[in-house]
Amino acid sequence: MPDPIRLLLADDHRMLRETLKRSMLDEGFDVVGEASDGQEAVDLADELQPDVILMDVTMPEFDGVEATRRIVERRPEARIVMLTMHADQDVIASAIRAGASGYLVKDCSFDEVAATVREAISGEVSQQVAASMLREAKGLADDAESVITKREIEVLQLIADGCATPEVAEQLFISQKTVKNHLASIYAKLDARDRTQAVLQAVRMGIVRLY
Amino acid sequence: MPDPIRLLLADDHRMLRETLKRSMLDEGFDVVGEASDGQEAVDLADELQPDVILMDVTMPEFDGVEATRRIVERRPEARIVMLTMHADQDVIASAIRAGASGYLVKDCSFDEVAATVREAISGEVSQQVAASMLREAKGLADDAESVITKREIEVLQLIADGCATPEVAEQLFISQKTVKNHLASIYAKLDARDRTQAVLQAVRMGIVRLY
DNA sequence: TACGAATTGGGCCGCACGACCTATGTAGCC
DNA sequence: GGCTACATAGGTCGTGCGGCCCAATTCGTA
Repeated sequence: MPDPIRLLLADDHRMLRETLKRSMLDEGFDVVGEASDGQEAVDLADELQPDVILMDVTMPEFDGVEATRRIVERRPEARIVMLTMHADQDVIASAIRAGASGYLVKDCSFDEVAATVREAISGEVSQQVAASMLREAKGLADDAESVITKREIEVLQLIADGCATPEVAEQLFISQKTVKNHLASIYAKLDARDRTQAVLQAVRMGIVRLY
Repeated sequence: MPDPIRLLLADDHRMLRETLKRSMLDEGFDVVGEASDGQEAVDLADELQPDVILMDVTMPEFDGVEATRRIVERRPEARIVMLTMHADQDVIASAIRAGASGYLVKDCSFDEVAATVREAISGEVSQQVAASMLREAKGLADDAESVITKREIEVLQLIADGCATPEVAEQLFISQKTVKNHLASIYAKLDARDRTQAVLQAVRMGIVRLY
């Protein structure tokens, strides 16, 4: 029998982390660590050098996509499988661009999780990921256009936190006009027509957190 | 050794359902069924007569609180432990009024899950639930006020789905003015000042779904 | 160096939105 | 029969919001 695959789990919900850990151990994987936010995931990935990282998109500090970016930057050979609530095309594309090796929706079966982790090691990519990469290759502007900038994320997060335009402006030390400009840009990128839709889409994509 | 506790799991995410099932089986519980939406939970509760139901608040068809209400209506002796993402006071209160025996945030440990299920059987209630009941007993209007009506939920869901006021009115065959009246009522109940905050709060509370 | 992208701002316009008040019909309930 | 809650709808008023124009600065990078 070969050495067991060394896993790092990153998800902000302890219940899922613990039950997933038990199941993965059952399946013969070696769960070497658990992270509950993006920062911790990056730190532990550095320290433990796991074979595969199972990472949720939605996490505190910074999200799974950003964590993936930082981990891959230091260790391009790292294998990262992303987890999300919703099968969002933009998130899949972002995850792949960040360097993820696989992608799973939380509605999938546990067997799929185990299979995808093994595929990540062997270099194969799941159908979902392949399909998405194809779409990306075809050059669907949909995603090249939808690169939400850091500043735009800050604006979205503040609005999700309950701020109106003047308060967002105050918090970021910019004029209300600039906030509105950022919002207009966000609407175009997220295909939203108002702040409500923009924030909901951002929540679905995991680029904004709901406290 | 006494008979194992017969469990029904209700959560719309297959991954959590399956990993939780494995862990509960490990712990000596007998998982007799799984439901992925509110309707299925009610049906299976009827059919399988489980000792305890572990039920997520956020589910398709109708949410966990409504499912709890319907189950308890037919079988007042049913023991139901609610699961949610966020520790929202209103949701806890609603769940208890609906007849839940316990309450767990998804950030809790697996041991807490097992313990709460056992407590649900023995009739004890968790500290969280007790604290909430105390608050309710103290008569914090906060919650008597915040009974969102069916119509209000319909309005909220349509807005979450991307409808603007005229579209909500059209969908529900009412005037725009009535929609705005419902919204005003919702703002007061959810302590929100605009539709964005109202929808986000509704998502947190699990009374509205994010597709 | 020159180009594009990000970030910052301005002005203008029209409408949607939220606050506040009133009112009617229809239920359910004591 | 009254009481309360819900759903329905109207009006008015101010302003927040989004659409659409434009422009300056600072970057990284091609």
